[in-house]
Amino acid sequence: MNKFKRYLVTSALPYANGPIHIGHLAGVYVPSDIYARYLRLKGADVISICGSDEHGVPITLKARNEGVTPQEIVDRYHALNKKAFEDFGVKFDIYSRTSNKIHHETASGFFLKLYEKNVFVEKSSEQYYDQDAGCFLADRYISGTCPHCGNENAYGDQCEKCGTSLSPEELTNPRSTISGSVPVLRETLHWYLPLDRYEDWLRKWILEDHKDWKSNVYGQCKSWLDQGLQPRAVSRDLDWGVPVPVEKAKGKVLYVWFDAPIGYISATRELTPDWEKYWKDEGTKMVHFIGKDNIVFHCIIFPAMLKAEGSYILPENVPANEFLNLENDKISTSRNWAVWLHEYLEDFPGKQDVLRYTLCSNAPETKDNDFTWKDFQARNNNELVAILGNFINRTLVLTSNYFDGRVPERGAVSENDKTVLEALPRLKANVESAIESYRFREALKEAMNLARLGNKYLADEEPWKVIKTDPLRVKTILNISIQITANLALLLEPFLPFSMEKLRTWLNIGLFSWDNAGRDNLLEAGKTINNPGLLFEKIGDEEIVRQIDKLMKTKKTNEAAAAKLIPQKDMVTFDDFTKIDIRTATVLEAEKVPKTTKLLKLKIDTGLDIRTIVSGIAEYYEPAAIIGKQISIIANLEPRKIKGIESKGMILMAEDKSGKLVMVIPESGVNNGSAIK
RNA sequence: CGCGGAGUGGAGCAGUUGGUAGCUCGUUGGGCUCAUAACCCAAAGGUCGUAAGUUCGAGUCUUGCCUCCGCAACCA
Repeated sequence: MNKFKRYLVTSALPYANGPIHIGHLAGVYVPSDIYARYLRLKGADVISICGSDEHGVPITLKARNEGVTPQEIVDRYHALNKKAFEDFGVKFDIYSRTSNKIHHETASGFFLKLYEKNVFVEKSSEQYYDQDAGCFLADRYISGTCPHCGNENAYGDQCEKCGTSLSPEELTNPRSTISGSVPVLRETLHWYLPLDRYEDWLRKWILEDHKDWKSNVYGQCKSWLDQGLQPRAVSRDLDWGVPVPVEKAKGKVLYVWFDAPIGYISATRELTPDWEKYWKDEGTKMVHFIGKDNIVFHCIIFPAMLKAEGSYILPENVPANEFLNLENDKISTSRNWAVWLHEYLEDFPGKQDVLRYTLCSNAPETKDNDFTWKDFQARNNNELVAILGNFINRTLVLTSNYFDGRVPERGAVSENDKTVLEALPRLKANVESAIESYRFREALKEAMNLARLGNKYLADEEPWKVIKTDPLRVKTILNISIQITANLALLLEPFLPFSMEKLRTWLNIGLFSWDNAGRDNLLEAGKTINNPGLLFEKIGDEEIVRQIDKLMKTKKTNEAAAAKLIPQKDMVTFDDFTKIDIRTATVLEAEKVPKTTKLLKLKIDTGLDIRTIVSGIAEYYEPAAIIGKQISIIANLEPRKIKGIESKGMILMAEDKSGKLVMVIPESGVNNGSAIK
């Protein structure tokens, strides 16, 4: 029935320049943990692999900013994240790191093998070098003037203003964003993985053989393949990373995207001497859990690497999730807009399962989703407490009250009893098939349906009434309720491991293997069950308010930081100044430019003439509200066509602390065309 | 016209090969009292982003348009 003998589950290696947040969890680690726990329960041969991704430029920059070594940075976050995962119950068989010796060996060995097979293309090129910082510059660390639109802050790979993609050499006045100095071109040698040579193979492997992949994953791959693949450099000029293991590559390291996925292999080697059985035997099912930003690396580049090497198996599936937002705003490490796992664990001790539940039932499986504290509270209070916890509590309390905590015998079963008992294997099958097709939200819902069924069963049978007339019948009712509870303990184990462990101690049972789920005799009559406590507790408004306040504070801090001033520009002569014609004018007409979000077309009276100016202020000003206003303009700015409209001049604006643009206007009425000096 | 994903009752989601629009939460009314004011029942609430087309019949297929998100500053 299943052709796979064992499973290799990988979870994207979190980048060790910050703590883990709920976005990481919902996208990758909660699903992968559920999957791995489910497989372990089935008794499958499974290993779950993860670790810190510790190389790459951003970590060196963070180290530079803080005045410490890169190693200190990664040590800090590796320790923090490893512990947070453990405390949260995300159970990896190994949580390794790419700065390990074994990883360096594995990654260079992998490179060498490809090198010896002549897979790489060697190419020397000129790249910008920052003499002050003493390093070559990645495209995105170079800024300069865009040759197309004149934007002075275009990046080396693209101009954000006009959208053209660029290469660093095209920029005029290039600057290093690291030191601010002017970079120079230097010759450098690099190795390229010729992805183009694997295009046909990838096309077949993904587009024909893996039509079962999630639509977001499949679509993204198709898009890449249709655009045609380009060779990609696998080496970088950097001193932090895995050294390129060939003679003429002194001072070069493997590019982080090349070395990071090899981290899965290194971690497996570190875990077990039997690692090859997981990586090289066709009987292994490999599944990569990642976020959508990682699709191309795990579906195209890494498979191409493995294929080129030749002895490795390929992933069977890559169930990438979309992104989770937080309170209607994009989660961002740099803006501190996140719920950090290590802080959650401190703020909500013992409530790991509540977060696991919320993140799973609201997981961004098909599209981006939003996490709100209010929803978190509602899921806890209305679902975990009211449905699941309550049903279990009812059952255990009734058993304790009527039968002294012993599982009563089941007598003759009624029609209704039969229907309920038959639901057990059905729900088990539903949960199972949902998990196996990576629909964890649905799987959790199906498992919860068992608790819903339980509540309905109790309400239908009313044992608290029947006890007065027919105590024997109550024995059957509670026996069945207890079997439901025992099934819940098993079905929910992959999702809520902490609570289910607690429940098992109350029921006085060990951990059954998954295949026992669906049975209606998990607990034998006569068995003693313990006095129950509460499985979940309500979360009050004040706790939620505290969390929301915390986020509001972050927002304020960010606004303050955004108000940071840019340094004074270079001196200009008085002559230069007098060249700029700044004057006052009055807005006569204003209308939105169609099909744009930001642009307003204004007709203004400059005193000299009536002219048109297009300005990017539509997000801040209603057209009607600014008619008649007196404003300041630069009158002699070179005219430019914006969206097909010729704009003659520019309106002077300043920014407030939220980043909103406000007009610079005369304090009291002045003549139109009066020069500002 | 860059490429991809998504737009379904107040919120979050299902809707498999086209055939009477479902689920969870919330809301309203009723019931119950074993249970953490929890549980059960019932009801209200959707012209499935929009316009057109194919069809006996479209949320489901085709095309145009609109909106949101990502690919492209760190980041799942």
